Amino acid sequence: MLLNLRLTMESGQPPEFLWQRRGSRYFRMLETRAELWQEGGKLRYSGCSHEYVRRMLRLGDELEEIYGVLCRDEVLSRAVRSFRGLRLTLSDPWETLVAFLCSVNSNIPRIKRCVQAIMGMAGGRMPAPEVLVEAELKHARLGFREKFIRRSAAMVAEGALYGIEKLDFQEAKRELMNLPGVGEKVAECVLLFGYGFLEAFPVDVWIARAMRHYFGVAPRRIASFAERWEPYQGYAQQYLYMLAREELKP
DNA sequence: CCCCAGGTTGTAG
DNA sequence: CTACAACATGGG
Repeated sequence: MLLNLRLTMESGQPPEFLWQRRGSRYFRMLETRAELWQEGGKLRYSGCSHEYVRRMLRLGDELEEIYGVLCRDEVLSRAVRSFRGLRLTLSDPWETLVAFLCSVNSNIPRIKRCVQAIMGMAGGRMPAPEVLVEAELKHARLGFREKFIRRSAAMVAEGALYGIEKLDFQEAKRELMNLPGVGEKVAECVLLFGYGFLEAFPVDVWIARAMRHYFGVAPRRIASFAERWEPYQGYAQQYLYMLAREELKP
């Protein structure tokens, strides 16, 4: 089983915000305290089921097949060489939505602080939407994101996420973008990391930078250009994101 | 003081 | 339709 747990858990995906690292282990509260680690390449876990881990780390994805698609160009080949074993992850849609509402015009360390502050109010668990609506959030220092999160929580409490997983990608994206604070980028992140739509290709500043620098592609043409990696645009995006952060530091 | 961060929104042209 | 300042906060 090809897996680099550390890369996967610390690559700007929801688990980086939802889990905490102690030494080389990762933990969070689920029904009880869950823990994840790797010993000699072998994945170990406690406090959660095998099915849970398999789903969150997408262990069913055939990385070698995916690499075959990504490696059609030299840039992604280099990214695959550098980040072999990095997997996409799948988290709870509501948790994913909150995390990426926190991500708006922010940075990884602060996103994590915000998410952990929100979960800290509920014993380390993500508060249910109807709880978050009424919660005192000043202490989480969410800034202008607080009203987005509160208003989105109200809509989710009224069923805004119900049935999203049954829609096709474009319909689901349109639905998500009805939520306050959810634009194209956040919607695609939720679809990719919270619903598992591998055709999603979220465009943040790093991806925009990478597409221009490596491929000479302007922002408007990114989505269609990314079709070269179909049906694994989401994987291409994650590897490109990591490569850009390593090679294109401003 | 400046600019940037896994952006979105409202407004003006 | 496109362009762009404002939005809160913290780090560099």
